[in-house]
Amino acid sequence: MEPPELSGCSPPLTREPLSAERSAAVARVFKALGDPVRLRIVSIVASHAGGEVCVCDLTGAFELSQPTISHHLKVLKEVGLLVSERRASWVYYRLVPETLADLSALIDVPASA
Amino acid sequence: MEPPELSGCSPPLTREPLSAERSAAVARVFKALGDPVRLRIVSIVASHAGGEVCVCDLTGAFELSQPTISHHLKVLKEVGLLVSERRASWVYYRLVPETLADLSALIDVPASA
DNA sequence: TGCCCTGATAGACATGTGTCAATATAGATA
DNA sequence: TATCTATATTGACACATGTCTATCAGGGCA
Repeated sequence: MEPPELSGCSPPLTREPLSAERSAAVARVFKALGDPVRLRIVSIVASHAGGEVCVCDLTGAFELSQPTISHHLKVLKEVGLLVSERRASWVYYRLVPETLADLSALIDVPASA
Repeated sequence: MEPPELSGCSPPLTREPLSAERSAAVARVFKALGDPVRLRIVSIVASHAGGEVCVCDLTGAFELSQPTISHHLKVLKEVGLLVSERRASWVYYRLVPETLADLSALIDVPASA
């Protein structure tokens, strides 16, 4: 399935209600972040020096099977939070900062709300 | 269940990986936002003039049964995104801006990442 | 070619989740 | 008290999801 089109530059949800369509698109991304393992994967990838992480680094970071990690990576890729690239035998995942930034802006709350 | 303790003022996840515990706490909130109906409810409450919305306003905004809306409101309350107050026969829901702001800060991405 | 190694996919299974109809509860009002 | 309105709770059910084992596919290398 295609990554949802979040298309930044829209008012934060504290300004006006989301349409049903946009809610559905955005909710897909939040849903992907709504699993502890996936959220942690994102944080590992996002904070990693060099900006990318090999799958082999991730499988070692959790007490979960390799297919399970692979499944979570697929989910994160499908919603546009990560992208992957194969180099030789290894696959590297990188953050798509725009996706996270769009979400952040969407739920941002004016200082003294 | 108690609202997860997000305790703001922690580095964004682009700075350092989340611990398993914090991932679990934060993921609960993202999970609550990961449903289109709930996300839309939050946006309606958050953007509503006066800062609060009566349940009766929400049941009219969706083609869903009243118990279903009530269920979603409960989920949003349990993770600390909304609070409710009863006045006479009506129950009013308000946003907890800190919870949303904490999330926003957590996933914020430095400008030219 | 054949063998490893890394990662993805398929299928199974238990648990979680969104929805509804039915019912219960809280408060107002007659 | 009886009754009406507004929400919440319960229980059921179909479907989604996280996990595993087993297997497949891509790419190096002998």
